[in-house]
Amino acid sequence: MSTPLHSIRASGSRDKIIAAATSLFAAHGFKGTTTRMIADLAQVNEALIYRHFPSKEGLYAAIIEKKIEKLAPLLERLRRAAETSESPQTVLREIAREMFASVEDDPQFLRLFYFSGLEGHSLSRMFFEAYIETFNRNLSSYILSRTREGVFRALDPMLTARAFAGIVLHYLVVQTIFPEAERLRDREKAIDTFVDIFLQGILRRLP
Amino acid sequence: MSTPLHSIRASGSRDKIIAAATSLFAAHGFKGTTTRMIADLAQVNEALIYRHFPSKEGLYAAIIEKKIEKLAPLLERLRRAAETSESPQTVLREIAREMFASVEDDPQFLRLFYFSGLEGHSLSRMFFEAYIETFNRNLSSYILSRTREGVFRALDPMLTARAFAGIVLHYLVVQTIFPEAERLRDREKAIDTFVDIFLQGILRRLP
DNA sequence: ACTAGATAAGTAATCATTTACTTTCGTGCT
DNA sequence: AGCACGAAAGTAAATGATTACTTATCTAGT
Repeated sequence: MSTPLHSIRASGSRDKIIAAATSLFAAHGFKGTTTRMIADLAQVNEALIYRHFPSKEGLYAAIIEKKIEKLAPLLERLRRAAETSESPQTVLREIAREMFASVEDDPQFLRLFYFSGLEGHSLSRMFFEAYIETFNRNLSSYILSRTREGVFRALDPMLTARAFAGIVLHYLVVQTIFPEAERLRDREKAIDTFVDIFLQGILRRLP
Repeated sequence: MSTPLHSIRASGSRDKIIAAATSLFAAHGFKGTTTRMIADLAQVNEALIYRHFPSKEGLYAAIIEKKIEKLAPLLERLRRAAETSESPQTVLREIAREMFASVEDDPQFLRLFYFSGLEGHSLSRMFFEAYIETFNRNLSSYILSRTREGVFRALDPMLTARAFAGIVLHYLVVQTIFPEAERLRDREKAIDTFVDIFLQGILRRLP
């Protein structure tokens, strides 16, 4: 259990390659990144990439799969937030905060995600399913149960979930992809406003 | 006045190159498109690209500038929609419909837009300013005037505009970039639901 | 001494771009 | 009207640089 899976000897070079390649693929995409760039940044010989990975594609796939695996804790936190007995405002704020935080402590993620979709990589389907679809499914199931309790108005739960995801994600995506976009001064204010608009939009009015 | 601006002789090849390059850049990005691919699709000699454009970069820039110019009518329609005396519901529905329609009759646009941002092209700044920023500015000015009239609640107009843009755009972006995303069956229903949620979210409640 | 880690020095293919050349065609002169 | 001329349209073939990837060799730990 204490020995690594892939090699007996501790090399470290594999991790250096993955780290370098991840930031380069995130910055310039698959086509925009060369194996030479990866080797230079990782400070290893270019041929060493092919000792650890079958090809540039294989390295890219390993990185995306790793990112998909790393999504699990975030989605688990989002799921738990939706299961508490807290008020919808608290739940939605917590979900929005988690989304902001996850983008902030891994800015590469969204760029890798959108690059993989645009460049049409075969793993982008899994990437999409594990991120957007799972998020929407969880949120729409939360919305549906609150709707059945009469807390929310009767609206299409999937469209409603997409609306909330859109408000928060589009904001984060624009900030990640277009550095010229006006940075927000007050993160909490943005979260409060977004949750406020959405919640007032779906809350059932008392007669 | 009857003579074309760029060349006396009718060539047609320039337009064929632009058309081919536009769909290729939209499909595979700048780095993912080769001059050979462009020449093959346009059915012209590869060297002819360099008779009409200074470089691959120059061709790409010409295409983005053209797309930016073509944005004007859309933004003008959006501006006019916001100036009518119609109800906010009608105005917001019209804006959402225009956004859906513009993406539907030019699916290349959003892909070019996001690719330019991700690949960090120098013109993406202008692209972003002409599209997202202008849209948000117009919408937030509409929201501000309705807020002053007491129709909308007192919320940050720019954040509110971004929320609406996010709901509609994120939906369109996901559908454009991830073909595996579930296509919507009823466009009008989606628009109505989005506008409904947003409008109820920002409308001032009567006491 | 064996084996995995690492590398220098390649490989053929492909990249954007250029060169040197031919063809096409509008325009001004006779 | 005819014709020479120059410029633009178009092309085949080559340019050097860069691409992903390989091979042959060396090094270090057990």
